[in-house]
Amino acid sequence: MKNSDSSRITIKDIAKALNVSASTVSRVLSNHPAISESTRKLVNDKVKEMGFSIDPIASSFRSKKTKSIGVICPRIDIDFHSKVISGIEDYAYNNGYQITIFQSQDNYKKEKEIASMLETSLAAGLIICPGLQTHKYDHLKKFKKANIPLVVYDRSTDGLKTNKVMINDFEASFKATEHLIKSGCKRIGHISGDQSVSIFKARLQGYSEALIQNGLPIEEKLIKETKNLSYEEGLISANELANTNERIDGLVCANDYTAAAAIKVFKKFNYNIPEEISIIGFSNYPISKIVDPQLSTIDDNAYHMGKVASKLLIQQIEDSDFERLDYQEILIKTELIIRDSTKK
Amino acid sequence: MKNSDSSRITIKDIAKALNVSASTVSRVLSNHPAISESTRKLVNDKVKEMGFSIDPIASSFRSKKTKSIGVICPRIDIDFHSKVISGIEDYAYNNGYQITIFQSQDNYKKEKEIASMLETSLAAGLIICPGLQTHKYDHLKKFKKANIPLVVYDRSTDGLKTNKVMINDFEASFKATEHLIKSGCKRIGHISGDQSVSIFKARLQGYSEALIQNGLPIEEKLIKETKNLSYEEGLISANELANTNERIDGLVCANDYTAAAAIKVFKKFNYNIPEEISIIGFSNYPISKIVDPQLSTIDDNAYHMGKVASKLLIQQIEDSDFERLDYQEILIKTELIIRDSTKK
DNA sequence: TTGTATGCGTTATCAT
DNA sequence: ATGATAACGCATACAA
Repeated sequence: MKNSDSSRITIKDIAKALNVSASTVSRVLSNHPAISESTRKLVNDKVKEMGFSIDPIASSFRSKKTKSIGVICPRIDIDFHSKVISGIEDYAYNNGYQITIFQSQDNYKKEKEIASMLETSLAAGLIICPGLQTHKYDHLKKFKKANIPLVVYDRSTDGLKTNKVMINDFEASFKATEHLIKSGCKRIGHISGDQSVSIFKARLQGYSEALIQNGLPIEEKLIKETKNLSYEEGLISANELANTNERIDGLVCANDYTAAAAIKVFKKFNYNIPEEISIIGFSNYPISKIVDPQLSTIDDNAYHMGKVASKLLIQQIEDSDFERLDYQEILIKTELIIRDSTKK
Repeated sequence: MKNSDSSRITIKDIAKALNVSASTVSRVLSNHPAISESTRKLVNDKVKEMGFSIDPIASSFRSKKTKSIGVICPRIDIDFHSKVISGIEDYAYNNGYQITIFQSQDNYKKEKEIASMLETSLAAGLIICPGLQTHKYDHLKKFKKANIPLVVYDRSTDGLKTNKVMINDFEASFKATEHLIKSGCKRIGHISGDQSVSIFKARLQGYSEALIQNGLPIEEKLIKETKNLSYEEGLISANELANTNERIDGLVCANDYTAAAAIKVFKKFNYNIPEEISIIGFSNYPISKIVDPQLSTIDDNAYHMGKVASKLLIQQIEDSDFERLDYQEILIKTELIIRDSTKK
């Protein structure tokens, strides 16, 4: 059961129909300047008439160039990553590129495997958020050697000199903490994430620095580190904080899940929010508008981060070779969102 | 500034190094049966030694087959879609396929554009969730003509005979409603989604049918249709329901956002949940565990849905041609998750 | 079991 | 401004 008409229309067919050479048709299709307006129109019309479209595989094969961007992230179904990828895709699509997505599951071995595959062919460039287990970057350095543009997003990669797009976590956390201080909080706790991860370390530092610059003491017992910043861990940490001798009147959380948990706990302890305690989250997840009171938070501009990463990568793909020797580190601005869980 | 060593190792290089023909090497690489164990080992060793890897573009070009699956969804950064895609990617990766993702933004024109691109080349198959504006399916029918496997997920596509993977929305909603009835609810409302969308219609029908089968009357005024099932619309609808003369004692919501809104509203009206009113959502979003009381809901198994869609598509890609003439409709089982917002 | 020969559709080089 | 020709790396039909 063959399909008899599987014959694809090719450049040659167009050429034959017009009595011109295949090269001429090819030149028209790739907007070569040395083509007269008349033949250009002739060819374009015939292309439409015959419903021709170029075979991108053949084109890539011959030119050794693709329009495909590889994206590696730990998981797609994490709110943050899905937003970043959305931004990457939007920008890429509007500039004629496609994105091929892989999930490393935070598995170093798998990440290397995917990277190696992408490097040996296929990709015009790579955008990657390295996994939590990733502390060596040889698999990424290979891209530089192979002259394939590379952009890292979100996670810092110490020792790897490459393009990076990140949130300014320090500044964002500083901003959040200062917001509490300015509204009158004197004793502010922090629920932090895994301190072996750079972005969570930066958030703790931003919190600390804001206290210091405003003449407030840093009390270790008010800083609760969690492993995954989960809602459940948030409940535990908040409970501990609610049970300290001196009451706290402010709480900076490293994400919205732990902040939502803190709201629940402090309400149970009969604190009025925000009158008696201000609570602020981080990320601006959907839940932040649904908890009661609505959660003040930091918007991480994940979508925009994706757009910027995509733009940076495509610039490098399309620039001349030697430009790639340089790299940029771009910090994405975050936004303080004030709702009802903090005093104005 | 050229890279001097841009010469890629090819099959010919391997062949030359071993004094065998390129076809032999090619056969080893594609696991052709008619190859002796000895040469197979010889070639494989040399391949490793020289660090050769096949050029997938050249291979695709020659064989007219790719390992690339196109995925079109309205947006990646919607919880449901990101989970489905996660499932698609996992299964595809484990079976040697890659996924290339596009966002239609629920824009019919853009959807057609992407589909047409995918159809003229590139894709071994397509997995798509058609946009809300999509009511004609010519762009998808072309895939059948071109003999490219196609799987539709989530949204029903009346009149298009193709592979579909969907939730059994009717049954899920029926199940949710019956759960309320069995726990003693007598007067149950419904907050529904856009009734021009098949899945939301099915959820309303499941609710209605459960009432009928249990001898309860259907009261139109207890059914509130929303456009987007947003939290804000949920607040409005729940307010209206709380203000009806006779109190309701159960509420089936077509998603978790409106259910979360309903919890907030009925708490404000001093209803005890679940003693005085049982509220159940749909989708098992992260918020459902965070609202107070925790929300009973329906888990839509989005990740699993993606896996099944991926599996179905890859089966069709790899099956012989004529198998493709058939199509399947697969209903994914949903799960009733009982938490604290409904009576046991 | 292995080798030889050919061509996929396009683009790049060189010539005109 | 256009044409002729070769070549990209691989898979496959056919021959041996």
